[in-house]
Amino acid sequence: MAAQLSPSPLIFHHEDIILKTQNNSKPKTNANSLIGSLSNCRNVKELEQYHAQLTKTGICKTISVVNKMVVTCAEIATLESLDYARKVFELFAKYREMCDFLFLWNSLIRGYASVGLGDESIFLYLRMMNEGVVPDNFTFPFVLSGCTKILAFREGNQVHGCLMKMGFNEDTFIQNSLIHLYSENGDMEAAKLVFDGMLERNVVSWTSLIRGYVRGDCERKAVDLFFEMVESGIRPSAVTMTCVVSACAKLGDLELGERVCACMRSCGVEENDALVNALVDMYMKCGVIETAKRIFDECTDRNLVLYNTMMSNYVREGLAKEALTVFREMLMAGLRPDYITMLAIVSACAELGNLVYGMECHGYILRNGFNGLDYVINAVIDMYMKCDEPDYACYIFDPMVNKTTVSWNTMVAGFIRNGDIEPASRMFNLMPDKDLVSWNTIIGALVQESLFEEALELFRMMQNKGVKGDKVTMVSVASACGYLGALDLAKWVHYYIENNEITCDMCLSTALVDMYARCGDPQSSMQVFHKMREKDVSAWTASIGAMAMEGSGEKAIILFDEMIKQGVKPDGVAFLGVLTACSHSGLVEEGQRFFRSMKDDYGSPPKVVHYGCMVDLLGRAGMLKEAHKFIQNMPMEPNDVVWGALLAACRIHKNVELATYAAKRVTEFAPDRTGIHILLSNVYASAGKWCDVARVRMQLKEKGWHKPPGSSSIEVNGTINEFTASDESHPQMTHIARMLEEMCCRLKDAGHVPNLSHVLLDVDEHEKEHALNRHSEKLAIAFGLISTDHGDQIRVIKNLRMCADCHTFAKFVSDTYSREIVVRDNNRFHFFRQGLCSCRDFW
DNA sequence: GTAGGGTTAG
Repeated sequence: MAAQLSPSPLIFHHEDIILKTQNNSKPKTNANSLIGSLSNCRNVKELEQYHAQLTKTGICKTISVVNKMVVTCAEIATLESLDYARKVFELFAKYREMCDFLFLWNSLIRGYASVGLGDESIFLYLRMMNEGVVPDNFTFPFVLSGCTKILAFREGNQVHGCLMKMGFNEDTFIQNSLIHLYSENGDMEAAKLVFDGMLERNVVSWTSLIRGYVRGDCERKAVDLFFEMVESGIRPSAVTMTCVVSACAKLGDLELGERVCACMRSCGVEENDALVNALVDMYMKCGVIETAKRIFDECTDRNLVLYNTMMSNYVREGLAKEALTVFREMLMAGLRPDYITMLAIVSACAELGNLVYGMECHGYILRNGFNGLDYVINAVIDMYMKCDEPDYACYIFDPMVNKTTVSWNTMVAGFIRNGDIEPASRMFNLMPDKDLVSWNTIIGALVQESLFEEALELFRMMQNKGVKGDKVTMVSVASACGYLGALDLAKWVHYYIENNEITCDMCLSTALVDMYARCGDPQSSMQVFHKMREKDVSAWTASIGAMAMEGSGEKAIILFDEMIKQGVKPDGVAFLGVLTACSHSGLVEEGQRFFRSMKDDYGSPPKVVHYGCMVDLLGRAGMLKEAHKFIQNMPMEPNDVVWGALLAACRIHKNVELATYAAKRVTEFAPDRTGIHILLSNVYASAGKWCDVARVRMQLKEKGWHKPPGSSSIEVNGTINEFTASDESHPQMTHIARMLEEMCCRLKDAGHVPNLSHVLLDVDEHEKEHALNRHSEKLAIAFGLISTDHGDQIRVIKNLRMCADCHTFAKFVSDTYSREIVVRDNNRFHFFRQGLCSCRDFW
């Protein structure tokens, strides 16, 4: 609404007007030029000065002056000037027959629309109709623009109806305004309908439609339309370019952006502030920071928006320090930060964990009244959370009356980041409206905490509430699926993504590659990988990991070399993948080559995890002495993982002495690692040193530790059946036991001899054999044989390493029963086919 | 006359 009219020196008395009109005196030439100068005024103050001069000439109150005053005020279009114009207008309303009154109505409606006071535009339009003033073809674009600005689409529709009745529906300007109206309302069908029905289209018609598609996230369509427009011979304006360039920014498609820019240059479009800003934004969002920076630096008169663009993008890119540098430059240039500046700078502080600077920003926000804007205050909450001050965050959040979903999400995400899952899930349950981000946050957190089944449960709950997942959701879901090794579910996830048109970006594709690999389906994994349009180092690493898990060291190496050939620089994680692959396949020399290449060719010296991997590689291959020496020559302190790798190798190669030493070292670094003691007791047990086994077990018992039970699970018809050793609880246990007995007989006939050395009980042979036959993976395989069809794979997930006997057992089963068996243990897969295993008995 | 730039949480 128009603000209260302030007292003004310009007072018109209607007596004067009547007097002057009656006199009908011709203004003098110099007075005419003064009236003309009125339209050059830039603000109310200048208007008043001219008016003072006009007063001296004695013609200040003629109709032409009044007309000029109102129109100029409307054109200046500030709240102040509009107040002024309105006041003059209302005074004149009583004498409307004496001047071109429609012109004044139009000017005011236009003025209000241009400052965003759309409700005033609509109000004046309605009043004018009410008073019987007939609108013309100028009135409608103005009032429609007013409707669009305040998103008054219902009113806009009514105006559309009215102008149709009055026969204005073939006016290009009016149709342009209608396209804009429908575009802003997201109704592209209606916008397109108007566009298609136009007899004449100008650059604004095209631009409005293009802009609509950009707003509606149909950026490609927008760019296609742009090229179509140029093709049809219409020259783009700076406004058109601003829209198209921002479409390219949203897509992050540099190649397309460059094509658009080339087209812009060949059309000779003159740049303006908004266009330069859009260009800087595009280069930033396409990751070409140098180019953006160059344009920014070359720009001589940078405005606030341009500074904000640079700062926001720097923060988004994780370059908080650079954002602060630009901020200082901006202050030096004498510009006053607005709330968007503060959003960027508060986020920068959050990123840097700079509490002091962050609090200073908070102060500035309070002093300038930006704290009423939920955008800003949410960013402040986020900043306090990221600066590890949850109490400050709560202090703002708790009394907030305008908590939005984003406020809640910020709090939940903050707690999760700080590792406080309990308050996070409490807040999640408390929040009144959960949106996609809320669900993604909590599901992601559960996956991070390895609570995979809980994560999937929440995903189901989310769907039941009618919230559709997006690519972020699916990354978490795929990851959960992979860790659970649930292949049927994994296939469903892939299907869900394709059927719901979820854009499979690099991140999600990589998650799928990893998911299939962990579910023991390397073919599907590689299929997804090969379909990827672009592959970054993470994508390559996932595929290398897939081959490592499959046990195809050679294929992993081929992939690694191919990655380098394609110019993708391997990072520490990629090297870890290829070293693991070498280790799993016993490719000692190749592993050593990669290890050396890290420092020599890529300048990234191996970290302690890589050393651990090398110890594993040497140790598995039976080179225990070399592995030990390798540890002794490490440039950094070996940790529990490194010694643990040696210990594991000692178990495989039954070196009790070195195992004892390694276990001692491990305990020094990680006194709480239960697994190590169990590993050690396994070494003693396999060497028949039962006294030592008992001693270690006793120590564990005294400290209240217990061995995690070995467990195997198998998914049948979407249900996950879990077995632990000697577990009798399964409803079909009698069948399973009978099946196991039959299997043992048939395998014995086929030549299988139970390997009792891995039974860790100091009991007689018969009992040992019974215990051995009740290992969880055997139960799962037996259950798989009776509950799946003959041609089906039997897929078992085990939480620990497979024991040697179960491994041989599975090989025999695959041959005797002609079944493929896939077992995933704690770090790799075994594919059993026709009596052989993919690991070639090396694991 | 009608069209345009920078915006928090996963």
